[in-house]
Amino acid sequence: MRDLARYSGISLSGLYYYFESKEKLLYLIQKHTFSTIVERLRQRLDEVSDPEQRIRVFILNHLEYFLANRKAMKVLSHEAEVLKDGFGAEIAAIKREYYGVCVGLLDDFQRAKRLEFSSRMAVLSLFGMMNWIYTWYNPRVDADAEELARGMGDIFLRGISAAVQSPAAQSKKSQKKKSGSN
Amino acid sequence: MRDLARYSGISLSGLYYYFESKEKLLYLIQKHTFSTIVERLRQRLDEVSDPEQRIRVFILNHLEYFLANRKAMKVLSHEAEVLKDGFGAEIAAIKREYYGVCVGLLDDFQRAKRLEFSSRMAVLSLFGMMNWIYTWYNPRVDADAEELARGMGDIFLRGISAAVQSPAAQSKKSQKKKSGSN
DNA sequence: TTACAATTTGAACGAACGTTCGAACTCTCA
DNA sequence: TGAGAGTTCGAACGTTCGTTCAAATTGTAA
Repeated sequence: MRDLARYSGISLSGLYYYFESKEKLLYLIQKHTFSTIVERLRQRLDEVSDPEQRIRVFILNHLEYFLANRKAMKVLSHEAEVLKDGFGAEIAAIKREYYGVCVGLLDDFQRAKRLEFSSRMAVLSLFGMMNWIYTWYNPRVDADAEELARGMGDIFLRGISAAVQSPAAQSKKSQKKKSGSN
Repeated sequence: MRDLARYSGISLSGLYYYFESKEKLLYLIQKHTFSTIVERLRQRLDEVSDPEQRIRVFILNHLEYFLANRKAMKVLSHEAEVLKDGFGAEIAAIKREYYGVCVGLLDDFQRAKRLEFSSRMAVLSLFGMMNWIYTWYNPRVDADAEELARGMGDIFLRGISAAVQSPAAQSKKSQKKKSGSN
C-alpha cells in the first residue's frame, strides 16, 4: 500500500480514503481485469464462426491482454488465491465463466472435427502455455502477441487434432476410456 | 519461519541454529529440488534413445516430481525470483541447465523428424503446460502423473510435428522466416 | 464571507516479520 | 563427577505491514 501511495502520488491515508482496504482494492483490480478480458473476448467471438478460428481468437485475445499488461498479470497470477470468502467467490465465478467459454470452444471444435479428448486437460494445458508467459517473456527477444498466438495456436490446435500417433498411448487410451471430460 | 518452526516441532531460534537465514534455507531447498529433478532425468534418459520417447521421459519425470511434491512446487513457483545475487545466480544456473536439456531433446527430435520450429517457444510452452498444474491439480479429479504425462505428451508432440495446417499461418510464416530458434 | 461537506495528510497503532542473544539444557569423555 | 562442547529455547530487537484518526486543507453553495 505504501508503494502504491508513493507511485500514485497521494498519501498512504489518501489511498484508504478511496479504497477501504488492501483486499478490496485487489478485488476491484481483479474484477476489472478479468471482466475486461471476457468482455473483449465476447465481442471478438461475435465476428468469427469457424471453430478453429474461434479458438485462435481466444488465444490471441488472452495473449494480447497479458502482454499489454505484463506486470499487472504477473501480480494477479501471484495473488490469485488470496481473496477470501465473498470477494474470492466473485472473482472465482468470473474465472470459471472464462474457463467455461474456452471449454465451449473446444467442445465445438471437437464436434466439428469429430474428435475426442479431455476438454479439462486440454483447456488447462492451453491456459498453462499462455499464462506461464509472465515468467519468461522478454519483449526484446520474443515475438509480439499476434505471432505468439499463432505459434501457440499451431501447437495447441495440431496437438488436439487427429488420432494419437504413439502405439503405447493408443493401447493405454483404449484401456481406460472416458475419465470425465470436464 | 515461525510456521516452519511450529510444524517441524523445534523453536524459532532452533531453526536459526541450523539455517543461518530464511534466504539460505530457501536456497538449499531450491538447490536440492532442482538438482534432484535433473539427476533423476539424466538417469532415465540414459535408458532411452528414441527422440520422441526421450521427450516423453522428460515430461513424465517432470510431472511425477511436481505431483509428488505439489505443495512444495507451488511454493517454489511463487518464490522463483526472490533469491538475490549469489544464491539466485546458482539456482538460475541449475534451471538453465534443465532448460538446456529440454532444448537439446527438442532439437534432436527436430533433426530426426526433419521439422523446423522455434525451440524456445516450444520449450516454454511445454514448461507452461506442466508447471501450471500447481494452480489446478486436484488428486480426487485428475489423472495421475503417468496419464497426465501421456496426455500432455500427445498434445505437445503432435503439436510440434508435421507442417502447419492453417492457410493464414502458412502465409504469415513464409513472410517473416527465421525469427530465431533459440 | 460563511458554513458545511469533501478531500488530503502526518502521525501513530498493533500485529507480523526476520533475526539475535544470553541463559539453560544435554551430551560426551576424561 | 565435572568441564567443555553441542544443542535448544524464551524473550526481545528493529523493521515493515495494513489500518486508523484527528487535524488541516480544499471545494461548494448560500
